[in-house]
Amino acid sequence: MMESKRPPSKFVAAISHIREMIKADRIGSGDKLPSERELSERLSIGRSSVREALRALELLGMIETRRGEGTYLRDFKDHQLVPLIGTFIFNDDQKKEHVHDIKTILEMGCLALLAVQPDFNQHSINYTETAFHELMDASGNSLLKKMWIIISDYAGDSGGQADERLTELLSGIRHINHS
Amino acid sequence: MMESKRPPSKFVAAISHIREMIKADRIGSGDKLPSERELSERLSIGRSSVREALRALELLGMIETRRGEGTYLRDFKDHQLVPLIGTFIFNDDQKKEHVHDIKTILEMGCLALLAVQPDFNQHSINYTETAFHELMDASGNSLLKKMWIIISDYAGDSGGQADERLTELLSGIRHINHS
DNA sequence: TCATTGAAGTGGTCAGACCACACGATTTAC
DNA sequence: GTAAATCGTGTGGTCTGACCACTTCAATGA
Repeated sequence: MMESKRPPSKFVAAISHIREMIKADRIGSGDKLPSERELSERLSIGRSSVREALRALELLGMIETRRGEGTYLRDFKDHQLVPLIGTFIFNDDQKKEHVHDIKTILEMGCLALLAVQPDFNQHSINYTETAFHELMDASGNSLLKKMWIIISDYAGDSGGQADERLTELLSGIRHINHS
Repeated sequence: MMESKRPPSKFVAAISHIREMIKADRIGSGDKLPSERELSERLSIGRSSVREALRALELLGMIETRRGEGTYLRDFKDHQLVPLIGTFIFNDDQKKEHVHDIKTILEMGCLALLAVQPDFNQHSINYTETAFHELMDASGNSLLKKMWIIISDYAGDSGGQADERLTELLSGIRHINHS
């Protein structure tokens, strides 16, 4: 028979338990969670397992730990994951040009989004680094902006200057005929 | 006063160290990482701290641990980000739209990168989901592909069909005159 | 009244001890 | 000779107890 179920590790179970506890006990943003030692008791698992779970939740930005004080529930917003995922993706051998190209692509995408808006007015646009901050807002895609900001960070751009790579890609994309 | 650096916790440092080690030692997908005990020695930190780091990386899907065997580096495409995010995030319609637009933007960027390549041949291109897997490779930007994979997973692909949003944005971008 | 002290609680870290499991070499049985 | 059972070693999984550094707050003292 298809034997399968391997009991999930304690620390994975602990993550679930802790989250259930948060919900059940009506713990809100900024509130304090039980101490690690107390969690250890209540969940009947070792403190080390509790810690592995808490560290993971901390990395995700769900909780905040303050030495000497305790563990607190954060106001968790999904966009906090964007930088995290960023470090995950950017980790390896990424070449600088790749990062820069991605940034340019996002800017190009931003322009495309603007261009398909009903009230689009090309003349009100310029293409400096600072201008794109507003353009990203105008695009209406908050995720796009977050990604762009993160990418810009990694690209370590000097700012200010308009990017010639953007010009290049924009002219390149014109050769694409998608019918 | 410039109050500042509190040394990051050992486990956060361990995450960085481990990732550096992976890069330095040329550990590839499927390869085995040093054992927890060895990592503990090499990094001069306790095994529990090593474990907290490894658990976090495991949660993200970067590594895979097999009891009795060891810890292995996962292939990037097996990342756990989507299910992970899914358990933490509420997805409204607007967010889905944003994600989908990002995906389309990345595809458009891919096309732009291809278009500026010397040997570009538009006729060899089609625009299905599967085709973009190869197009992403052809673009030469591995980072772009990674992002696209994640976003595609998250967007929950419709599959083989070409996307009309891509057509829309492509036609939109033509209205941009960047001189 | 106000500063000092110190106890208690908390997260941060470590070391050691088991356990369960997987693998491979050795030994054993056929 | 070959196949099966055995056992040693290494691994991750977990628990415990012990410190440390830090924060808070009540008790203490000037």
